[in-house]
Amino acid sequence: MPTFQQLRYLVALDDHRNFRRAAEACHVTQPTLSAQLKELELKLGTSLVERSRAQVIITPLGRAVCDRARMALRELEEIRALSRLAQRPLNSTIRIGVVQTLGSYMLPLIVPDLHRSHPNLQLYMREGLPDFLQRSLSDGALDVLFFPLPVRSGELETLSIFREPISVVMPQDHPFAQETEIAPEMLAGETILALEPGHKLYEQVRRLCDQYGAQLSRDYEGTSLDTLRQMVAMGMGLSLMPALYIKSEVAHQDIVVARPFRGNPPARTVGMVWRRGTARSDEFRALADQICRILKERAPEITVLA
Amino acid sequence: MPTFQQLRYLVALDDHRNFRRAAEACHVTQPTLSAQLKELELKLGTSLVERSRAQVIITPLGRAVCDRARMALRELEEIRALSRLAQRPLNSTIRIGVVQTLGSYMLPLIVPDLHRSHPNLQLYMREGLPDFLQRSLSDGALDVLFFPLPVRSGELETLSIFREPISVVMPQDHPFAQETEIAPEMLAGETILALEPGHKLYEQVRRLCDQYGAQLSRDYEGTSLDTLRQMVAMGMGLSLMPALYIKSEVAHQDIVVARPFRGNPPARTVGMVWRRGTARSDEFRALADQICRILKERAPEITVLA
DNA sequence: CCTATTTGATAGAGAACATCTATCAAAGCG
DNA sequence: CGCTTTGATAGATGTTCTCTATCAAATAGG
Repeated sequence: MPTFQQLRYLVALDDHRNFRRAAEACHVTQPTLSAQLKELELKLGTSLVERSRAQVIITPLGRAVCDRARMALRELEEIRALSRLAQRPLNSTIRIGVVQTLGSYMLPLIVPDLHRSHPNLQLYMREGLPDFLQRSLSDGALDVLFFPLPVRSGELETLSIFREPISVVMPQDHPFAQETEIAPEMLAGETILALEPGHKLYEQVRRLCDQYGAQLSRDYEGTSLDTLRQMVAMGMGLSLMPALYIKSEVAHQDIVVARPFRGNPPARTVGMVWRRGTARSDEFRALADQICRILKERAPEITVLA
Repeated sequence: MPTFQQLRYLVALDDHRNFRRAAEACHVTQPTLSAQLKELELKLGTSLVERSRAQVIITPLGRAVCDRARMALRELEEIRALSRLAQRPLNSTIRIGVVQTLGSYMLPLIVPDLHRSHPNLQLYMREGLPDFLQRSLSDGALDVLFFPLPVRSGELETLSIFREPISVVMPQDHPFAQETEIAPEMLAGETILALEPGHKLYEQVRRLCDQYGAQLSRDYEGTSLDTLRQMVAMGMGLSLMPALYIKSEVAHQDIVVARPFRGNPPARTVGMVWRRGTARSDEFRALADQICRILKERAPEITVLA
């Protein structure tokens, strides 16, 4: 197996046509280059360079080898450049998974600023249901999740990012729409529409319904917050939705209205999750830091936690 | 500087997702692969692989590095394959220079057979005047010349291939055309057309004219044997031409006729020339051997010398 | 629930290898 | 005829690659 070094020497010799100058260019002594080139020829079993005191001549095979050596060395340079870039945090690729109830409403808030402040940061993003995301994280298809907490798993590490209040969403013509705030006990007996099971938000809404004595609709379950909103607009019931969704453009079509809870509103905690022991946890913390900074500015509706 | 070996290990690990199996595939022990991968990560200053007892996860940067490593390794494989091929003689490229008075008339005789018997042999061919060819050989642009001998140069090695008789060429209606052989003394006083100076054949024809008392035309000099033939056909004089040209298809248009000399005809010796001390002289000798074999069969007009 | 197996990491020794300094012989230059 | 430049060679040295032996943690199977 030839070494990279030996290929470098061959290429340098091709460039300089002179052992001494080639050696110099490689920052080694001439005997070193001579010996290694000889070794290379020995290993390849053919001669690549014709030496004479007058001049250095590359054989046709030497040419072919040299051309390919240049290619290989270029790849190697690429590798080194990539690595050098990736050494400073937030300068390479991070594969992010995000739950559907968050993806389209949180990411647009942070991505533009993030891209501006870290142009080399490549964010690969994937939406999905919690189970799928957690599996993807564990088997290495994703690096980080944005995920409703808590997540209990010994092999995952979590960091809380923000608390997102949950409000009541209703048709425009609903009597509650006259109120500025909704007291929890007002929901007793109301029909509440929720996402299908599998979403974390489904669990949370179910618990809230139990607590407030509201009726969780089993017949109609939304596959996304948007379909849920349509159903609310049709008068099929009320719903409980997180602040960032309500804030989002999508929700601003005034076919429904949102009202906050009175007093201490229910909320969900959203955090970042990664594999415990990953070499990049520092980088992920830095990302969290950036995101908190951005959210503090862009989303007063939520309580940033860091 | 990462080593090829380390890249191989990374790629193997990407393939097998398991240190032991990857090590096995590389024919080393698992600690070796572990250590080298660690070393690679250290040298690149970043982590490429996330190890856990459960599974091996390639980081995004690891992916990128791995992809490029594959490319680099492919180049290396190419290099090894090329070299392996080139180990057996007459299996790679030979850059041949040939004088104009020989190129189009000798090469077509040998190339087809040579290509059939050595399909991997690549012959790069270049025609030119002797001076140019000799310079090209010396500075390594060519590997071998087919060249009229003798060539005297301490740094070149020559091998005689064949002797090529020289005959008299005349218009169809010339009185000599009635003879089957031409006696040298018949040429006394005749006008002989020759190539321009610079060709070896020019020198030889000039010497023959001196010897036979013939008149070497100075006004009209051919730039090639073919233009010379046209001039002969026009009745501007006779000419002296080598056997392989006369044999060639080009000359078979019957606008001129050729007659051999009586007795011991003049001839030129054609040989192969290469740089003394080249690593490939064995290969060139093998080529000469092949060529002699072919010429013996295809060209009874000449005397093959080996 | 416990044992056997499998996982990757670690330590230490030996072999292989790359590199250096010092020197040579041959060729070219003034 | 010296002086410089060329690449090759020899021997010493320090690095590095690889091995064997072993560990600790996790998983699989009874």
